[in-house]
Amino acid sequence: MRKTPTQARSKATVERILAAGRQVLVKDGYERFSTNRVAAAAGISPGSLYQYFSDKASILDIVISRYWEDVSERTASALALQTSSTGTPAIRSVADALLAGLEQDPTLLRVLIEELPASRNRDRHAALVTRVRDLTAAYLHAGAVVKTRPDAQLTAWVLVVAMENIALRWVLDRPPYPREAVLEEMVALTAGYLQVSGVR
Amino acid sequence: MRKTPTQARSKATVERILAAGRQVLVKDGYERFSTNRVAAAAGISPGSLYQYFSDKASILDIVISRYWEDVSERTASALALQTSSTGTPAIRSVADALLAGLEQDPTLLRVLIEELPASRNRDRHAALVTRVRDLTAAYLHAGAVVKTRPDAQLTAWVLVVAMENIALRWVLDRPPYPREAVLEEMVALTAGYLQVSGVR
DNA sequence: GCGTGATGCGAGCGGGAACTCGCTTTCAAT
DNA sequence: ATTGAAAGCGAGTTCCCGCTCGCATCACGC
Repeated sequence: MRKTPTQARSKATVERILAAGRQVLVKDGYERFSTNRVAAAAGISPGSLYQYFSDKASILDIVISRYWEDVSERTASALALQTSSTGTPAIRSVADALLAGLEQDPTLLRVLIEELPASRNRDRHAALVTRVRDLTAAYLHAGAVVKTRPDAQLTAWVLVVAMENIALRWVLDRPPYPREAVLEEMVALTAGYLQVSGVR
Repeated sequence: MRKTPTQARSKATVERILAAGRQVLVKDGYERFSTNRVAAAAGISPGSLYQYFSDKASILDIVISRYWEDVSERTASALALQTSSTGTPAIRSVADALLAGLEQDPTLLRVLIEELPASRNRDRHAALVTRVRDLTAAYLHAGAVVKTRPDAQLTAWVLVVAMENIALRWVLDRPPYPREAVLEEMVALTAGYLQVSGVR
């Protein structure tokens, strides 16, 4: 951020730039994400853009951050509602929250995951994973589940990697399986792994 | 491919270019993967490079293809050795093959996964996934496992996504879990899901 | 050993994109 | 109304990169 906008007009401009950045990403793709194009989409001149952003990357960074924070927030809040429940219903709601979070804005998600270098998402994405993993580890540690695996950290890591990628690939690749069925498989996978009864 | 090399000298040049491309990717990263740089690394002139490759992408494509074909080959051949076994030993060997395949060349893997847009890997990667998934589905269908899940296709899809990403993240992120432990978790995850006995 | 196609060269062209700078317009406080 | 700062402008600068083209060199068949 080069200059902090003080007047209402410039604050709106910054938001227009960020909205335009998002729009260019979705509509034109990452390859065509150029500062001139973003400025044009925002209806401003390139020079104005550089009044507030130091470079192209900083615009992109903010767009990415906002997206992942949004996903993270939705997922975590869905999880927070479920701290009391146990067994397969709890697992199901976690899986549901993950799916819902990623389903929120699939077009932007597709660009971020498929077109950007993964390293661009790395930090924000890691933050999300850590957040979910810690909640999961706490849940496991609270003894809500019989202790079937030796290392709770490792177990949480395995679960989160598996769940997240199943949800991610389902949203992005649209395989011919209904949402409900995938959700059930996610529950079954987790429940089987943790030896939670009442799976089927 | 613009011209097919006939003399031994030019065949060597093509290989030098591909080797240089690989080297530039690993040492300088995808961002700096330029044709001039590849030519310099290969010890030839930019013009010579375009004698045999139509554009920059075609060089990269071949480097990527060769990598994934290598991984695919290693993984599939490890799997082929195991068609007779059943139960957890079979699962373990599949997981081991996946890990081994990805461990083969982690530095190039890192560049391909972290720095390239995922869409660049998409086709080759999908080929690998399909190959493994079909083997898995056949295995499931052969009744080597009790039929615990309703849809064998879906089950195979879930398993492959989960296993592949656990292996991938373990190789790339180097979390502080020993290989053996992760392997056991992969086995436990699968065995629990499929209700295979003798897990622990 | 000669000629012809194959191979190799490397300066340079064309273009696009990030970013700048001198200028104008707008705002708000007095 | 005045004025100084904030906001906005957009042609232009600079740089890099993909790719070409005219020419030199090499190697194999005769």
